[in-house]
Amino acid sequence: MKRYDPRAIEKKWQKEWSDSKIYEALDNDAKPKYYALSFFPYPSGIGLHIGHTRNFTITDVVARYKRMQGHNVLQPMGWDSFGLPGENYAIKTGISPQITTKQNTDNFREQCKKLGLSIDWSREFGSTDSDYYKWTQWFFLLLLERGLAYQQESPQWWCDVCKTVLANEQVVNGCCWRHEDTPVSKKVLKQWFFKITDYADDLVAGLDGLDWPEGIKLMQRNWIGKSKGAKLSFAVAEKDRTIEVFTTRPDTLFGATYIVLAPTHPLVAEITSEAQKKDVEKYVEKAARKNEIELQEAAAKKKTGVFTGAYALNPINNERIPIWIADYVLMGYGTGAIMAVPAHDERDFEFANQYSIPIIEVVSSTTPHHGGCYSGEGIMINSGKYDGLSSAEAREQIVADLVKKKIGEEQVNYKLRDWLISRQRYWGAPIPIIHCPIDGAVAVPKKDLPLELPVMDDFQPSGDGQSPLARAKDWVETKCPTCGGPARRETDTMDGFACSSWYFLRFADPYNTEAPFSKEKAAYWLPVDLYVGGAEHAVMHLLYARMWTKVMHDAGLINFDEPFKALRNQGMLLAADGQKISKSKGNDIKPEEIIEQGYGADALRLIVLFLAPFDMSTPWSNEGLAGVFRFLQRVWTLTQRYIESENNETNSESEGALMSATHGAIKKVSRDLEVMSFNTAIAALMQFCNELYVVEKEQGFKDKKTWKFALKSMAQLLAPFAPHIAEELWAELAEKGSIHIAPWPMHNEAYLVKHTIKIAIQVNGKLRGEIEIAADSEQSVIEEEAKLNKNVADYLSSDIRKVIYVKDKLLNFVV
RNA sequence: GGGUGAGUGGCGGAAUUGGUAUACGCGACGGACUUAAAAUCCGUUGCCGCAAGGCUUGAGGGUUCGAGUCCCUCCUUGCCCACCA
Repeated sequence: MKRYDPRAIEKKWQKEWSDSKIYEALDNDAKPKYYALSFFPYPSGIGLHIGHTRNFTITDVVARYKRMQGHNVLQPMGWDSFGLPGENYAIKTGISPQITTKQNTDNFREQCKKLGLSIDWSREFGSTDSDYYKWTQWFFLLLLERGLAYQQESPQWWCDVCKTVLANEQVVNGCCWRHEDTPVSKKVLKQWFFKITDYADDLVAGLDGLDWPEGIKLMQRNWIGKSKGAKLSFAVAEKDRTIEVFTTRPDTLFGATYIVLAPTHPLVAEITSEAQKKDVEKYVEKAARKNEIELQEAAAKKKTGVFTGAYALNPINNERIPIWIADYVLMGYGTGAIMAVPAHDERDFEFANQYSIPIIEVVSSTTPHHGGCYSGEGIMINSGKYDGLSSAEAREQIVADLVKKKIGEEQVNYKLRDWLISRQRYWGAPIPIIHCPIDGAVAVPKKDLPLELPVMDDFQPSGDGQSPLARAKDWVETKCPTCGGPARRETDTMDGFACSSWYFLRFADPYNTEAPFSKEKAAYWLPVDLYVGGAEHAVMHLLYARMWTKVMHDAGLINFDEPFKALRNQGMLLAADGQKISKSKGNDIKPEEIIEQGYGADALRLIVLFLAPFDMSTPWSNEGLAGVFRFLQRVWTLTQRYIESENNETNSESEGALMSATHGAIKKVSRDLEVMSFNTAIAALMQFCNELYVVEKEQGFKDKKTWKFALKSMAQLLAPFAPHIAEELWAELAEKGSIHIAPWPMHNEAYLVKHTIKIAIQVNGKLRGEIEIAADSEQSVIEEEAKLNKNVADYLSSDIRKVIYVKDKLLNFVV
């Protein structure tokens, strides 16, 4: 008998699938399309990790199931290959990112192939291919044309030792990642931004129709942070200046007892009195030196601030109120200034107590609250003519009155900031802009795209805040497309999130040289039907990709405005000890090693799905791996024994058991696949296998025809999960063609009808017995039968008040 | 501090959505095969009890004929965000 040897069969079928191109998707197929996609992986030097395995396997199982159900399935793969790790590696080793990227993607591709994924490899590309980033640059120009790209000065983290800007993740505990005792500072640089804030409303509204986890939708809503309120003007006393504040609670205006400006607010210097000047300057300087971490910590500690010596006039009653500065107000949110209402805002309350500022209550509540500050709704008091109104009514009237006097307006505010895409880095798509002393920032003509990244041999930072590209003299020095005069290229490159904001569209038409994609092919394949990946990209990537999609829609390039119909996040796979997997702890699980050890890809795929529901975090288990391998081996052995058994076509008693086990499994596995309940689907297959062993033990392989149907079905149901063994068994059972394009089996309810059923007997809801009785028996018959049960009868001493019967399930006597 | 999941055997986890709690796998124990071991196969395995039987889904309360599932209070824990005016 042949032994189950995954090493031999997996290699064989992977080659066969590749040769026969069965996973290559046709762009013009009458079958309904299904586009299944995993998150764009970054091809790191370490290779595929277990998280990728879980991610890709989930997508693949659905893709395979849909394909067998008769869909035209597209499951592509590509590489998000620009980025910091490649550049950092180049800085350390001098090996160019072009070389390491090639090695890493080759490695990733080989490792993916070893997992037996049903990917259409003919569509593969990397974001670092100039055929691809040509169109990323093209989209930059599209955004520029549509007024959605602009330049602005913006502070960046800076390391004085490296003489370079740092990304957020290179700032560790407020210091440089390479110089752990060098505090980072901020350096102001001119940067490119995409105006994602123009789409803030659309991005909120679009979430409603999406089949995404509610948690992710909520995170996006919070990130965009839409809040309705009012912008109010406070005149500065004795100065011809006004301070604009944003508030969501204009109803509490009578309770505003001071104003707070962010330390970096532009009016600070101007309004500060001579007497306070020294203190204010000291505070501003100290605040500027605080890095983000300290600011976060400050939230937990005492609030600090300083009085400017200036006063503002409350627009509603002309009260003079002091103007303070404090770092609990951020320049980046709203107008960088607030009206402080200590009676009804916790932070203001804390601050007012700290500095003995008056507190005026203006909203009374009937519900008791502790701590002295109430931020809920209530009835207005101490508010002049608004007294007695509800806070909601007062909110509207006060704003309406101030609008009339032109010192206020209704305003929607967003937490969302525009998207900074400039990176002072080498390893990214160059921004297609030429700076001309006469014409300013001029777009590179579209016919000149791609603007290729020049090959360099030194990737050290320049030391002046510019990208290493600034040293590529021949590349930088160019002519202005408008006036023809000497000009310099933009040396910043684009954020990697730009590359991953449209790649899902390129898979629809990866070889197009005339356009990023054809409208027809995009219309056929998109939107993505199922998008699977980790929750760590919940906000940024998904928000950026949605914004680009909306821009493309507005530009008439596509006929939909949401890219991902359904989104699913896989849970984290933890180490066997329940800890997070990390290289430094040495508790990582290497997928390739598991395959090579002899367990094979099929067992690996099964265990990552079987451990827990796909969206749950769960620890890895080597014993579990051995368990699923044992299961595959049992299926294999049983099929081999069937093949080698004597030919016996006669009907036997085994038929009924085989048929009900088979149809039951088809029903259960199909239903579980519909809702992505992979762990229970695999459990059902194991149970099916166990049932077949029982039949074999009792009857042998009598009735080979029915046995063949059972084993064939087993292979088919197994196919999405363990594609190699399924294909091999299919061939061994002399079935023609690939199992992966054979139609998915259908169950027949007739085989699942039971002649006798077991009914639970309860007394007062407690289980007291069980009876077996002919199906469809009358309730009265069941009742009589139940009363004969001795244990039940013991509990039925008193009068039966009520009987509840759940058909075919249970009978409950209430006494 | 805010948001959001999750607490079920020795372990990972099931439970048709209010109807027989603990499917499936692991581990453990017993048996068969073997000179022996591994592998394989066959049993047993929530807890207490010799048994009949009783008890059991983080804790406590409630609704219901009936609650792992619904409601209230609390405890533990994972993840995400964090002075958002």
